[in-house]
Amino acid sequence: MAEVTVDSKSGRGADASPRTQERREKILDAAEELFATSGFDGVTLRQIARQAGVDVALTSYYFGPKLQLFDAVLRRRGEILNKARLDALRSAEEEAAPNPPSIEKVIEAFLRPLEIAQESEDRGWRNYCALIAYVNNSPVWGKKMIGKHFDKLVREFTAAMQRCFPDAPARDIFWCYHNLSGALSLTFADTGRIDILSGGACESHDFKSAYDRMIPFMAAGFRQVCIAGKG
Amino acid sequence: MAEVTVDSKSGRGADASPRTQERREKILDAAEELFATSGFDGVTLRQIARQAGVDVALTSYYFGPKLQLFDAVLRRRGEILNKARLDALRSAEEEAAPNPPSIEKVIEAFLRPLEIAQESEDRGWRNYCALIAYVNNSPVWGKKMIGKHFDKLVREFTAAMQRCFPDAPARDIFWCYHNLSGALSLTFADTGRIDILSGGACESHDFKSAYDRMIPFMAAGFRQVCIAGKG
DNA sequence: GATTAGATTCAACGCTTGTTGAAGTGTCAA
DNA sequence: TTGACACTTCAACAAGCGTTGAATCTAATC
Repeated sequence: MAEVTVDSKSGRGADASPRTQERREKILDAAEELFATSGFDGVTLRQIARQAGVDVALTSYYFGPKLQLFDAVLRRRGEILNKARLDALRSAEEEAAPNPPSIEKVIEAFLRPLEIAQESEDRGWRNYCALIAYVNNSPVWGKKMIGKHFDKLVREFTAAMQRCFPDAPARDIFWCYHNLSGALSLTFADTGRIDILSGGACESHDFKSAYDRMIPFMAAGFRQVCIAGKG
Repeated sequence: MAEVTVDSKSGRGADASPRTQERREKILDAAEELFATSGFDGVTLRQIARQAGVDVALTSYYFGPKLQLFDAVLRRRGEILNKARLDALRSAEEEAAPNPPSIEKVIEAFLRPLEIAQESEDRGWRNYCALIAYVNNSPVWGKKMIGKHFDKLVREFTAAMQRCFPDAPARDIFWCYHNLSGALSLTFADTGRIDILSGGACESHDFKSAYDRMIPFMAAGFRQVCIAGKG
């Protein structure tokens, strides 16, 4: 598979008239939603163009090959989100200085910016998160794309987690982060399965309820493994 | 999308000569691996047939349309796995009777049969689990296929978890199960990302290490949320 | 008002897709 | 040996794919 090295402002029409930029965004919105639903290979450029209300050829004209459009979708909100999460982490650390913040605060910095985005009126954030969930669990896309867009941020967070438990082996920190990441990813997916399993007691798009429980849940898990040891 | 109502023994060649049955299995093996890597739409029947060493037309002859082949792949090992997990749960419950087993024992019954399968010499189980991970986080496949093949088993386990915490609201039980399910799913995916993030300290196919930590981690999370309450 | 560059449309390209019907091959029963 | 039947191959189908080059339109500059 080809490398993707372009940035989100690449391709034509990136700094053109408002009308053009609006169409670019419409294409990204449509691609975001459709990719989230059906994955990279389950969507055609013609579907995306139809939903965006533009000609097929325009998708290639703006973004180049399909893979670069996919990359542009991931990057658009990824940059915003990573910045918000990093700011939240910095705030938590400043507040607790010179001590490290509690693991709850670190996890909260990881999750709450998502809640704000997902609960907003803009449906796009939910589509984006669902796409991340899909891609994250794919061997090919997960390794290639998620790493590219998120590794830098994740390293900041795992380093902060290590500072919460300075005596814990790195192995334990990373497996604990892995648990957090997996649970979060399934929440993103918003599959509606918990609604069915729980007979309506839970709703998969009720992100606040999910995160309210996820924070103490994961914090307790971290402490169990990173302080008491895995046995 | 069309309904799939056939069972795994449907289609032609299901109870024919050993040579024919062997070819059926080869097709399922190839489909399993390729679907796990690239998803339903990212794989063509011609790729599957080539990897299985058979003619394309045979895939349709044996299994019918592509979607039914996909279903047959999910069902083949799903039935075996569900039985092993249910047996493990029953054993844990009998051992603890008349009390409910500890939450650790319930989680262990949920996880250990997977470890045995994944650590076996048969690569097929790892492919199958990676496929489940991929499908589980897809809005369309997750709802349709995972529910069909796993809901019955999951209801047994969530009921057992509820018996561990009889005073906890069902909402809390299901959100905790959700966390377990998500973390497990990411482990299945075996993306190799934890290897990179941890600089080699962890290996994503080291399922035993993952489960050894996941059990105490998740048990502590359950207790925090289901006893202490989400605050 | 002419010129020019970018935005947009249209039509087509070569190629691949899932599926199928007809033809061919093997195998066991009568 | 013949017949029947399931298995296997082959070739083809219509439909759709991503992408592109030429033509057309739009709008700002000279």
